[in-house]
Amino acid sequence: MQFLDDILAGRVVPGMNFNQKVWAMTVRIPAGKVATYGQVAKALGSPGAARAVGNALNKNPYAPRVPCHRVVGSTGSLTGFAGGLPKKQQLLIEEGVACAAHRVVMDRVEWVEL
DNA sequence: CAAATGACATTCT
DNA sequence: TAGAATGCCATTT
Repeated sequence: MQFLDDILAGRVVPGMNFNQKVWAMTVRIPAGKVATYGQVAKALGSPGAARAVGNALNKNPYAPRVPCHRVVGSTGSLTGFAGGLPKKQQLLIEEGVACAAHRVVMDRVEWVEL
């Protein structure tokens, strides 16, 4: 609860729990772009923890302030979403992400600079 | 402290 | 190309 500002600011600070770091990184995903669970995990220094990232986003208590809908599977598949996959796809389209039937066009991940 | 769980990723059929 | 089988990590029981 004390890292709230950092999280919403997209600031990953040592001392935060894994999930909090995940949320912080998620905030740094520019609108119109998407990142894979694996990319987020790697950015946090834990390559292979993609699955754990999914768990964190699933429990994301700061939605929609934390754009968890910008995180997709490695193939660009719209894997899971608390509010329902259709909702997730809709949000992405709103932001201008090219979607094609439960699949988004993968693009190089560009973390927002602080 | 061991076992189970899940919004993943990779590889093999 | 689609579906099943394994491996992985952090969190929750």
